[in-house]
Amino acid sequence: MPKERCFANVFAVTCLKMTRLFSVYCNRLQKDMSVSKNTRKKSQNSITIVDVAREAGVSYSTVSRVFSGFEFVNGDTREKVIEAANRLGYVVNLQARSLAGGRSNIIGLLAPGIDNGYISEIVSGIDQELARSNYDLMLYTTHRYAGKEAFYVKSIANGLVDGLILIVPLITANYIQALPSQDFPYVLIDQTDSMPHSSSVDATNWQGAYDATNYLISIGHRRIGFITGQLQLSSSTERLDGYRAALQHHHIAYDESLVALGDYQTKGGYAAGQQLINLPQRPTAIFASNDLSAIGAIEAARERGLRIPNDISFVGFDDIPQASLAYPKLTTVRQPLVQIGQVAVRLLLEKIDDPEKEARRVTLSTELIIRDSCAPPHG
Amino acid sequence: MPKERCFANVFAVTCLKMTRLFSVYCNRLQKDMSVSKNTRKKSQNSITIVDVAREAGVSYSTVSRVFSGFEFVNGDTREKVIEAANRLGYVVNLQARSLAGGRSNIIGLLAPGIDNGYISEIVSGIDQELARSNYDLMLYTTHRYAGKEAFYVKSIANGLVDGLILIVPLITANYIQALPSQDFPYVLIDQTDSMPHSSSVDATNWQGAYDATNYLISIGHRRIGFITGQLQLSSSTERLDGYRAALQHHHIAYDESLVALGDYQTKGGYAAGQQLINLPQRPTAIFASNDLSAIGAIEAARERGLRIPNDISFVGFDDIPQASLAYPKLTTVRQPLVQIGQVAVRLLLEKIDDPEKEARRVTLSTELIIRDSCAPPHG
DNA sequence: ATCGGGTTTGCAAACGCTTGCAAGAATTGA
DNA sequence: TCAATTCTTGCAAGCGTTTGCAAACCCGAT
Repeated sequence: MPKERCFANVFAVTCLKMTRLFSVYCNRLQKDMSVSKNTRKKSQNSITIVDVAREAGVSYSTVSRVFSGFEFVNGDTREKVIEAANRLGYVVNLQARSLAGGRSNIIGLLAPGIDNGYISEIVSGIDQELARSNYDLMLYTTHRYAGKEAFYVKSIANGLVDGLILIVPLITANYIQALPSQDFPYVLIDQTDSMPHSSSVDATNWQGAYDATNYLISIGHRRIGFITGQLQLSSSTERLDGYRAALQHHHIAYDESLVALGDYQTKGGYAAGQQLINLPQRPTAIFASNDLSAIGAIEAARERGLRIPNDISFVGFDDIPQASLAYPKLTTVRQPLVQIGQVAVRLLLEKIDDPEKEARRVTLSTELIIRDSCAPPHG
Repeated sequence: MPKERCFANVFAVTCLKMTRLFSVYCNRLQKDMSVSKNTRKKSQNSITIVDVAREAGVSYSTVSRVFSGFEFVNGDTREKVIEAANRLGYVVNLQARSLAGGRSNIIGLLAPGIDNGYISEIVSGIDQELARSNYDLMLYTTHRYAGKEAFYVKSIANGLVDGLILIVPLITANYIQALPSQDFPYVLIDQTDSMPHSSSVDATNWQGAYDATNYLISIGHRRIGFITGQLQLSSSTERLDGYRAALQHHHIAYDESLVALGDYQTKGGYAAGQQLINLPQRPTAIFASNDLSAIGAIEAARERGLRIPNDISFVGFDDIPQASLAYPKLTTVRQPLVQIGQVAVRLLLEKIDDPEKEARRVTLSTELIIRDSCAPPHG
C-alpha cells in the first residue's frame, strides 16, 4: 500500500505540473501566474524580532516594544536591543506588523494619473510631508477603473493602508461609500462637491478667478473670454462664478458666447480657444480655468497669427511649472499646490492618530502671478 | 549595591524620557510616532476567508485555493465560493497573503522624485503595464535618503514588494547591494553604469545624440554648443560621445569651450546657455542633453535678445510633454518614455515569475523629432 | 460489489509582529 | 522593614493567508 500511494502521488504531482500552464489561461479569477521553479519561500535570511531577541538576550515582546511604541522599556534594555538590531541589520516586516494590528505606516493616494503638472506638484507636497512622518506612499491611479470604484477602494483600504488621499475624485461618493469603516481616515483634494463629513483641502477658487478677471478689467479689457474646466468639479464652477462676479462688479454684461467649455486639458483648451477666437467679435483677453487650457488656447491664437500679449491676453490658473516655462510666460492664479499636498497629509495623519477627530476643511489662498501674457487691449 | 542600581535606573529612565523626543529624530530605525488615544484595532467588520468559507459551507483552505492558486478545486465548489465571496464583499488581505508566503502583488518604484516630466512619463508607462497585470505600485522617492540607501532599500524590499524598479539611481551599487537576496527581482532604468548582472532598460543615447548633431550639421551649423547632463549618469556621457562622434564624422574639430556643464535641470540649462551665448564666438546652435536644459538655455538666449531659431537653433533630448508646449516647439530626440516604463515592468514580472531567469538589458531606439526650434545659421 | 487511481477537501502549522495579561522587579511611602 | 505602587518583562493568543499532509471522495475497471 505505501508503495502504491507513492506512485500515485508522484503521478498526481506530475499531472498537476503539466496542466498548470493550461489552467492558468482558463481560470477567470485573478491569480498568480507563476508556474515554474518559483521558490515560493520568501528570502530565508530575513532577520526577525526573534533573532534580535536572542542576540540581545531578551524576549521578543520586548524587542517588539522597542520598535513599535512607547511602552515602558528600560533604557539599558532598549539600548541593547537597538544595538543587537543594528548588528543584525534588522528591519521590521510591515506586513506582519499591520496584520497584527499595528500601523502599516503607508498611506494610499488615489489620483487620475500623475502625468500632469498639477497632480505631480501636489504629490510632491504629499511626499515631502510623508517623508517627514516616516510614512510611505502607495500610488493608485484610477482612470481605468470606472464602475469598479467600490471594489477598488475596498481592496485598497483593506488593511494595507492607514489612510487615503483622494485627488480630484470625479465620483467622490462612490469612493467614500466603499470605505471599510465609517471612520476610515481619508482626505479629499479638490473634491467634486462638498461631502458633509469629509476632511478636504482646496484653494480659493472663486477669489482667484475674481482677482484674475478683475486684473484683466483693470488693464482695460472688456470682452473677456472664459474657458471652463470639467463642470462636474466644483473648482470649475467656482472659478466660473468668480469670473462672473468680477464682470458684474464692473457692470460688464455677462455674454454667454464668451464662455467656452474646456476640460482642464491642453487639447480642450485649444478647441475652446479656437471657438473664442473665431467669434465675430473676438475677445481681447481670455481667462482659462487652468494653465493647461491656457497653453492650448495660446497655441490656437498663435496659429491664427495673433501676437501675445499684443493682440490678445491670456491668464491661466494653477501656476504649474510649465506656466513659467511657456512663452510668453503665463500670467496665472497660483494655487499653492505643494502646500495643498502637505496640508492634506497633515489632516490625514491627524485623523489617523485620533479617529474621533472632527473632519476639517482647509482652504488655502490663491495669488495672482503677473507675468508676460497680458497687456492692455489694442496697444 | 541595590541602592546604587536603583539610582542608576532612575537616572537611566529619566534620561530616557528626556531624550525620547530627541531620539525619535536620531533613531535610524523607523518607528511609530503615534502616542495618543489611538484605537489600535483595525476595522472589525472585515470579511475573511473564514467568513466566506462559512457562507459557502466549505473549509477556509478551499476558499484560499479558489482565490490564490491552481490547486484542484471542483467547479461547483469554486462557483459556490465565488458567489459567497461576492455576496459578502470579500477582498483578500494582501498583508496576510504575503506574510504567509504568497505574493504581495506590489512592486516598488524608487525614483528621485516625480515632479519632472521625464520621470512621470515613465511612471505612466509603468502604471499602465502594472494595471494590466494586476499589480500595485509603491512609490519611494530617494532624494532625501543620501547615505542611507542600504537601510532604505532593505526596508523596502523586506517583504512588502515583490520587485523593485530603480529610475536613474545615482549610486546604483549601494542600492543593489542592499537587496535582501542575491536574486531579488529588480530592473534599472537609465542606470549609472552598466551593472553586470542587472536587468535594465535604456535608450540609444549615443545614436540619438549623433542624429541630433548630424541634423544640425546637415542644415549648415558648424559651431554647435553642447550642454551636458550630470556626468555621473551614463546616459549623459553617451550623449556627449554621440555629439563628438558626429562632429568628427564631419571633420569638425571638437572645441572644448563649446561644451558647458549642465545637470538635466532647467536652471542648469539656463546657466550653461548663458555661458555658451556669452562666448566671444557664439555657437549658431546648441544641443542640450535634455529638454529641460534646452528650455533653460532658450530662456537665456531670449533674455539676450536672440530670436529662435533665426539667430540660434536649439535641440533637446527626451521629448517630454513640455517640449511640444514650449515656444517655439522644441526639436528634440524622442525617447519612448512610456514604453521604457512598460518594458521595465515586463522585465521585472518575468524575473518575479522565474527568479532563475537571466538578467536582460533592453535598449529602445530614439527618434529625432523635428519641430520649430532649428533653422540654418544666419538666414 | 470492490479496488485502485486520481481528485477534492480539510486540518494545522507556519509567516513575523502586536498586545492583553500576569508575574517579577524596583520604587515609594509609612 | 513591609505593603502598595509603578515599572519591566515574558508568555501566549491572535491577525488572515498559504500550503504540506493526509483523509475522504469519486469513477471506471475488474
